[in-house]
Amino acid sequence: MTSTSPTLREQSERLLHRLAESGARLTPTRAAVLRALTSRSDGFTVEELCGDVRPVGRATVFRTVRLLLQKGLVCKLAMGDATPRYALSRSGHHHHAVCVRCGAVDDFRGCDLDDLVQRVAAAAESEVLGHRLEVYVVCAQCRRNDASGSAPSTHHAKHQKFRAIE
Amino acid sequence: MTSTSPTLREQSERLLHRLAESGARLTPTRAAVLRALTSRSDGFTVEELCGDVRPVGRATVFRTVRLLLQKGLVCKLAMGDATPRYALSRSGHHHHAVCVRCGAVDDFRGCDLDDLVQRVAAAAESEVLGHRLEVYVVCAQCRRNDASGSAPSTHHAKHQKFRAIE
DNA sequence: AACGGAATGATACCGAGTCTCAGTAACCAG
DNA sequence: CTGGTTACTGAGACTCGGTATCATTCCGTT
Repeated sequence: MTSTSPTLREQSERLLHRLAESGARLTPTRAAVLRALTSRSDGFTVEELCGDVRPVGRATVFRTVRLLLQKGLVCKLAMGDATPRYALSRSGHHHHAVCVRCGAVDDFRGCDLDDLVQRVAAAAESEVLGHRLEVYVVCAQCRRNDASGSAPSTHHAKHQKFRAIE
Repeated sequence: MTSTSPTLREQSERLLHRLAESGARLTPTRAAVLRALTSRSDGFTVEELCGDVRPVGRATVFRTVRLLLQKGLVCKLAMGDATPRYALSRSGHHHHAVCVRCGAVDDFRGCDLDDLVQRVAAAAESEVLGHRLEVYVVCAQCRRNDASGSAPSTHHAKHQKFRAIE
């Protein structure tokens, strides 16, 4: 972790400035959390993040994630009954395809979805406040790994896979 | 609660038999939980259920709900960050519109959704394992109540409304 | 440099859900 | 009916994600 790729540097610095703009203070601790966060391309658990930024306190990591959540810079994946994961939020309204093997998160926009949602609401004479769609998948990388013997190879997929779905 | 509507009786008895078919034992405790469950038309929290079937132990209520969940007779609503709710599962694959005011749950089938999901998966060369869609609404009844002053009227909406969404 | 409010960390706490373990009670022989 | 196997039950301890508290630190402004 001595030389960080410039793109990640930039990315975490952008986030830091987005926070600053909204009145939050620029602290080394926050910078560290943001760096850890951006260097994980996947969905991550807070506990994993804590591991990355030790010795930053657990409470602080949770607070930082909550802050980012409130600013809409990060979003939370419910993951059925498994440990909730978080992911950088690259855009406005979107949904997620999560790999249940490695935790990789793929964003997508569900334009058609809004139609469906509105129809459902109309049928029930209800007012829509929001919706959430999560798709659980095995990603291309993990499928390849599955196919070629049991080697977990260079792909992420730390210690434990998490059980799926509803 | 002295005279239960026959439909509810039947319903809870059907559930009981579905359980029995799959090897579970028919106990008075389970019957009580199932009766409580069916007499709540809405999404409910386990804690609410516990209140209804006192003095049945909390662990047992959780165990029963888990059992029903495994048999697919009940489904779990993630509810963003609020307390998770459960609802009778009337059918096969479906989704939920949950009223964030009163907890009423409306099932619907998202046929169009499967298309979308498959397209997303194909684009990412991923294998789909499942998906989950939740729509958060204010239901017709609650909208009416909102409109006509503050009277909560005959509608359910116990003590607390729960905060919403992502 | 000094001040005020925000950020931090340790730790206690909360709430949903599970595990353990001893006691009890369904079901299935016989 | 009687007994035995095995599942179910309840109390309570425990796990785990997340929050509240509170004393201390330190950012940013003056």
